[in-house]
Amino acid sequence: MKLYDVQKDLSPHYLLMIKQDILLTVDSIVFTIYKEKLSVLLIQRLIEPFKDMRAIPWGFVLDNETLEQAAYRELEEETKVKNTYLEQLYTFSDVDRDPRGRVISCAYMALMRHEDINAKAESDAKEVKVFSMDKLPKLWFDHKKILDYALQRLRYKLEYTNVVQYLLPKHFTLSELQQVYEIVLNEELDVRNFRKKIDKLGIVKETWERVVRGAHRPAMLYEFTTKKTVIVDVL
Amino acid sequence: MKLYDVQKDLSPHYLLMIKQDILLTVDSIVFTIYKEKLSVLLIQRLIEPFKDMRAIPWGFVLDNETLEQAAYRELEEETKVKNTYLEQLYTFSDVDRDPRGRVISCAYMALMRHEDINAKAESDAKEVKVFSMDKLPKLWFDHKKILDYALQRLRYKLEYTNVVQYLLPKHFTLSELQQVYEIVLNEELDVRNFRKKIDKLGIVKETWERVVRGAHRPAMLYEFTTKKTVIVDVL
DNA sequence: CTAATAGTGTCTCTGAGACACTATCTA
DNA sequence: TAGATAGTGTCTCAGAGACACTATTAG
Repeated sequence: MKLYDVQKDLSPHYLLMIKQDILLTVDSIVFTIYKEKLSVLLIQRLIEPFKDMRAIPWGFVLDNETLEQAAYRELEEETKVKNTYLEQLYTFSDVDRDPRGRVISCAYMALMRHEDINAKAESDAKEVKVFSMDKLPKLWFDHKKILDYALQRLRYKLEYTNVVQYLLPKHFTLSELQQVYEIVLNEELDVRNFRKKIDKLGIVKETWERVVRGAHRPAMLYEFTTKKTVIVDVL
Repeated sequence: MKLYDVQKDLSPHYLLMIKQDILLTVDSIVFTIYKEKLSVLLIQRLIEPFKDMRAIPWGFVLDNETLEQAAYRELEEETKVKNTYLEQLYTFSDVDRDPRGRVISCAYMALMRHEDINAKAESDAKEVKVFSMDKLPKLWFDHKKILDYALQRLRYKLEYTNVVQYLLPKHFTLSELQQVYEIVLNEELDVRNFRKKIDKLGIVKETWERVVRGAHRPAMLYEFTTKKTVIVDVL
C-alpha cells in the first residue's frame, strides 16, 4: 500500500487507523454425505493448547489472492478436491473470537462427495477427519457458531437451488436424491410430493438407464440438467 | 498477536503467510427514501485523483472493534445517526478492487429516515450527499457492484421482514407504507393484495388515530408492532 | 356535488401437503 | 409368490393475484 495515496485521500483522523494489527483468515465448512449422515470435515491440532479440540479447516489469506481463492487453495491442500462448490457465508469479527490474537475470518461453505475427499495429514500440525453432524466433537472458539450458520444456509439453499448435485454422484436415482434431502434437512419427506417438487424445480432429467439394486423393481437413473448452480451468490 | 502462539499452532508452511499486507475496511450502503425516491448516501473526494467520483462511505477497521462496530462508528461520524438498522452483506476481496493497494472490504447495508440524517462535511477530504438511485454518479472502483448487491438484498428483505420500518416515521398510513414498498421494489402494487400481505406479515397495528391529508377520507395511522427485526441475520 | 384518496370482498388459479395403490424385480 | 423398493394420481386447503365498488373528507 502506498502510504501517500492514503494520506491524500484521508483526513488525519483516519490516518491513525492505517496501522492495522488484524489477521485475515478463511474458514471453510466442508459438508459431505458419509454413511448416510450429513458430515463435516474437521482438522485437529496435534499439539497443546487445545489439543483435544477440532476446528474448521482454515488458513491465512495471501496478499495476492481473493478470499475465494484462499478458500479453494486451502481446500485443495486439505482434500485434493478442486473446483468444488464454494459459497461465501459471513465474516466473523468478534474481537475475542480467537484468544491468540485479533483474527477476522471469512467463512465459506463447500460441498463435496465423500469419495472425492482425499483428506491427508499434510503437516504434523494437522489431521483431517470427517465427522457426522450429530456426533460433533468440541470445536475451537466460535467454530460451532459458524458451523450452525453454515448448516442453516445449506438447508435453505437446498430448497431453491440445485446445489444438492455436489453431494451426489453423476447418476443417481430419485430415491437417492430424496435420501440426501432427508439427511440434510433431517426430516422425512413424502415420496410423491418430493418428486413433484423436484420435477417443478427442473434440476434433473432422466438418463433412461435403469439400475437394479436388489430384489425389487429397478430404478431410473437421473442426472442434473445443468452443472451451473441455479442461484449461486446472487452477485 | 503473539507470534509464539501462531508458531506453535501452524506448520512452517503457514508461518510464511502471517505477514499479511492487506487492509480491512467496511463499506456502508445507506439507503433512505428522499423525495419519493430510493436514495443512497455517498461521499466525495475533494482532491485528485478521482475527484469527480463518489464513493460509498467507508473506513478502516480498528484493532479493537468488530466489523459491525466499525460500520456503526463510521456511520455515526458521517450522519450522526446511532442505532440504525445495519446488516452485513458480503465481503469483497478482488485483488485489484482498489488501485491504491490491497484492500478487502466488508459491506454493510444501513437503513435510515432521511430526516434523521445529519450529513456533514466533517473533514476537508469528504463531503456527504444523498443521491437518488436512478441518478447515480460515477462510483469508485467496485462500488457500483456493491451497491447493486445491496439493493437486491434490500428488496429481498422487504418481502419477509419488517425492515421497512427503518425507512418510515413512527406513525404512517398504509398508503405511505405501500408507497415505500413501491419505491424500493420499483413496481406498482395492488392496493388490496398489498394490505392482505401486510396483514398476514403482522408487522403493523392500528393506532386508531386518523389523519386528514387533503380533501378526502382521512387515513388510519399505523405503527410497527415491534422494533425488533423479524429476521435479521439469521445468526 | 365534485374530486380525491381510504378502504374493503370475492373469484380463480396454483402449489403444498395428505394419502393408497400398482409395477417390477430377485430369490 | 413373497418381499422389497419404484413409481404414480387425486383431493383439499391456503395463499397470490386479478378485479370494482363504497366511504369519507374538503372545498
